[in-house]
Amino acid sequence: MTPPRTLPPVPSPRSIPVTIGAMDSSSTRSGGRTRREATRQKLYEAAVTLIAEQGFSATTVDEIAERAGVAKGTVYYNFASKSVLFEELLRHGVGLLTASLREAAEQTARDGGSKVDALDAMIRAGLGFIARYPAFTQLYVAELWRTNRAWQSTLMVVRREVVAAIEDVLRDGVASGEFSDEIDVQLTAAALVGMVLVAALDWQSFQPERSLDDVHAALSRLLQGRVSGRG
Amino acid sequence: MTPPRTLPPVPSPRSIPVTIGAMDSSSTRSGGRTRREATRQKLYEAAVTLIAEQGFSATTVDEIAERAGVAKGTVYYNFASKSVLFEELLRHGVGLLTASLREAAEQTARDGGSKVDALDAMIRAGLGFIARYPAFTQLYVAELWRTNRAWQSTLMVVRREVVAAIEDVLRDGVASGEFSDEIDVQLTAAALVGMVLVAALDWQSFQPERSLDDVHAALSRLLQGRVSGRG
DNA sequence: GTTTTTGAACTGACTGGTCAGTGCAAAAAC
DNA sequence: GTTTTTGCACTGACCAGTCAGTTCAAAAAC
Repeated sequence: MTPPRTLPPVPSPRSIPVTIGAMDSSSTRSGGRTRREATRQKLYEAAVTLIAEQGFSATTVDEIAERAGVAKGTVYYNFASKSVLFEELLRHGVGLLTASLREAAEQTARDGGSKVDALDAMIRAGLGFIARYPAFTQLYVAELWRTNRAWQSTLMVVRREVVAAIEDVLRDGVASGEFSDEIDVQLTAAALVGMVLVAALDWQSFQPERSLDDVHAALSRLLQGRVSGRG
Repeated sequence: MTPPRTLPPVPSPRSIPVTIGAMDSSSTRSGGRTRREATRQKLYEAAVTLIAEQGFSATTVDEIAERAGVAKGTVYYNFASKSVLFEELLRHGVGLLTASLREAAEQTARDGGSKVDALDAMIRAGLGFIARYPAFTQLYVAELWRTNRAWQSTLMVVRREVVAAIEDVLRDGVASGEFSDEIDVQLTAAALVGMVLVAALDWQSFQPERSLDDVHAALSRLLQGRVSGRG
């Protein structure tokens, strides 16, 4: 098991602003980042690994504060509640993932690659993301199909973002005739997500010594139907 | 969302016996099933849906008892603890899944089908299982990659059972020359599990009106690389 | 340039509530 | 008459969220 890396700070705070205490506190800054931002970052880092390991309910706010090296009160000074901390963490992480996927697809398009190439590039980007932030990925998978939870709507939004990035490429491919028009875009996109997700988590958990290239090659082969047939 | 169906009783209690109060209570039976077994069954059914919805920690023993229509004391008369109830539930469910997968593979072999046919049959069996027991599947996915939990070892055992069933078919296929000997058996098996898992959960959650055949066809197409190319 | 004030950020003890697990006598089931 | 279930009161640990008070760097006052 690799030491779980955590999510990096984000340049522009967050896409969907959430009112927490004073907005736009461009107050005390040093080195371009406010003290608050640094603290929130530490809390994200602590929370993501703890929740990935134990789940949301089993993780206490005291634990998060302790791992972040901060007093409990600070958690509540920075986030309205435990759930809000978690929701912002989700948005933060998924934002990074979708950006990475779309960037991969666009780069391929710029290079004049086919849609299969784009899909392949997105698989690689997905694997890269999971390798960098395994804890976040774990947490995301674990919460994705839960129902009756406070952050249900956040999850839906965030899920659509990821799946839509893949669906767009599939649809373009069908439109251009590169893909069969008999494929089921939504279901295929979900299946691809699952393929990468589970393979990557298996990789990280059980054979972390293998290289990204290696794992990517195995999935490419599966995607392109080069499984049957002579070696 | 379909009303979540629950796991059926199992003929032979459990593969790995766990000491809970009196062992081997073949005592009072009627119609081949003891009263205790019926109660345990009700508790499994209540627990599986609640834990799938809310997670293990967020689900209280009082809730489980209430939904099962049973007194709290009865839970502890039948299971040593909340975790033990959960672990037995896991073993119970995964036992059914692996049996179903292996049965599908064997049936194909008996009919003289190829290894691709066997894989295809297993995908169908997997989809069928998930459609029947969506709550169990949710719960399984949510817990599978967690670390530092009491039932960690149970999960590992149970994971291997499922993946091994698929790996066996892949290995046989490579040995007989039907599959390329360049495929990565372990990683491909994980990817297949992920493909079916995520596609099926997407199906159940967002387009439950579709038929199993329909979903199966979409995944078959993906598996056999019939995605690119003309319709 | 020294003193005073301000306020954002942080602290940690405390509170009110929740929940796993216990104990047990009486009832029901078999 | 033995096994299983019930109902319910109880305990002790744990935990989300609160709040009165502290810190300190920068701004204001002089």
